[in-house]
Amino acid sequence: MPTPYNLDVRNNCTECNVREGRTFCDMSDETVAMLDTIKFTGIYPKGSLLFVEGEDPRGVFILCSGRAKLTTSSTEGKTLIVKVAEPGEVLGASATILGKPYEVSAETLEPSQMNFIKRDDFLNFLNTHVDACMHTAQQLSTKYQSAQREIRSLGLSQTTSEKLARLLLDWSVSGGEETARGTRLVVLLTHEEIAQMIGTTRETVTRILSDFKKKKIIEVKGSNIFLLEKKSLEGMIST
Amino acid sequence: MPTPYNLDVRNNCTECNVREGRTFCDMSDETVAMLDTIKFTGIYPKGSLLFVEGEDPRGVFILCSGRAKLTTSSTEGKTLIVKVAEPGEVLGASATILGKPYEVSAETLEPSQMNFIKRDDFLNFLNTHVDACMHTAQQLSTKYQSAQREIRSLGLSQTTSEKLARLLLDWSVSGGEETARGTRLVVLLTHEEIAQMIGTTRETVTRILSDFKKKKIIEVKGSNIFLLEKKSLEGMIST
DNA sequence: CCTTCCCTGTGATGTTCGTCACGCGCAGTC
DNA sequence: GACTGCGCGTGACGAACATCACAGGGAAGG
Repeated sequence: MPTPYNLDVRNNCTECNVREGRTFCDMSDETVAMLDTIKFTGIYPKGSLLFVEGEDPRGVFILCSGRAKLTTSSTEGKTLIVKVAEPGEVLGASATILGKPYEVSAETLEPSQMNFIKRDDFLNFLNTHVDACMHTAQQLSTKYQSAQREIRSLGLSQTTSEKLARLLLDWSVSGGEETARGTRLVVLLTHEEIAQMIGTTRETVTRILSDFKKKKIIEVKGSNIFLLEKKSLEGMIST
Repeated sequence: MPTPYNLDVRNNCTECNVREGRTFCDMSDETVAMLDTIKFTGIYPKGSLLFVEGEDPRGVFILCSGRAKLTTSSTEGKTLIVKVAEPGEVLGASATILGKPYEVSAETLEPSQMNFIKRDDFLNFLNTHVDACMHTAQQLSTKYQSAQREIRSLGLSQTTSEKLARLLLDWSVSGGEETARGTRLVVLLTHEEIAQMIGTTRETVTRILSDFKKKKIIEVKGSNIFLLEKKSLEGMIST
């Protein structure tokens, strides 16, 4: 059956077969059954704004498939991409739990399936199902650790090259594919967006990437980046 | 009764009267009773290392009184102070929950009382007491939000003056005292440590503070800083 | 096929800030 | 009192990077 955006839609968490290994979703049958009664499944096109920084929390979004970027912006219009969320992540949990405004904005980068849970339902769910609460705590822990990594990268890097090298290596760990040419990364972000991930400008990203290419550290083919000399990249970062 | 370091020691959580308002500690009587059976109370002098970045998690520390700095360091010896923890905070929770290495180091800035809970006990505690689990989730949410603020400050600030202005305003919110002269801050950190909080050097901090003094925005008296012109500081930051 | 728009590449220029260097003042300590 | 260590203040210099400006290329769409 054809579905919008060619997504493999799962309307039912109980019957969902990709739950295993996903921190949040991998819970007991009874808890999943409860989850099914309070969640609203939706398909969102690319570029959908799920929530905006500063908004009062309506609830959480569970990313079933697709990807979403979490951003924070200054009044001057400068934007920082805090993280690119992958399937299995719960978005907006901290704000929802605390009842404080969302601390970031979330926007889909691809057509994505999300489960939305209203705030009251979510809090009640956590209070009545210890395993859901534990899994949420794990999700939050992971998010906190990833935020710490970001802080390290922003605060301890001496140069922008170092930040970019760090980013490439991060990507090679999370989504790299080993080939004969070196690790292959599929980068669907523009230089502008990469710049926003490491707190610099578009031009600087272009220049550093050119520099890496000149030094035969990387090779760019369309939206693929091949890491030819991972050692060189590792040598550029401190820890 | 005189106690070491002039600390008001509380050996017993059940009878502790400062629990109210502390996200984690403010829990039901039964849960507190359980907490009392698994926790180890200790007094730590200034400069104690509770845990070190990269170490495997032994368990969590609940900060009863005193303050502790959370830091992360690069191999080059550069250090970044991620946060100064206040009483009521739980330290090391994310690493303990995930079973991954501590992502920061924790060191007391003053003589402090801490409750330590071993990892297994803590996990079991959370799994059997929903309210403890919820409170942990809240703690993690707060930490995540504060990490986000740090990321914003590091990534979106255009200049170092902006970061320093932001830091001063943050302090004025959390621990400022209003006086006729302006908001009074008691700063027990050296310029070096302030530099480590905003990812810059000692000299730059000295220079910017001198600059602020020259512009009559602040006044320094010993370890007190008076914010004379909070408006000017607010004008320097973007959001 | 031509136009438009967005992304990438690159040069010129100026500012900010890190680095090195040194002096000063103020506690402890012997 | 002299010595020592540590935190603060400040000058000089250079490197890294933001900013501005413009040109080329590829994709989409009429």
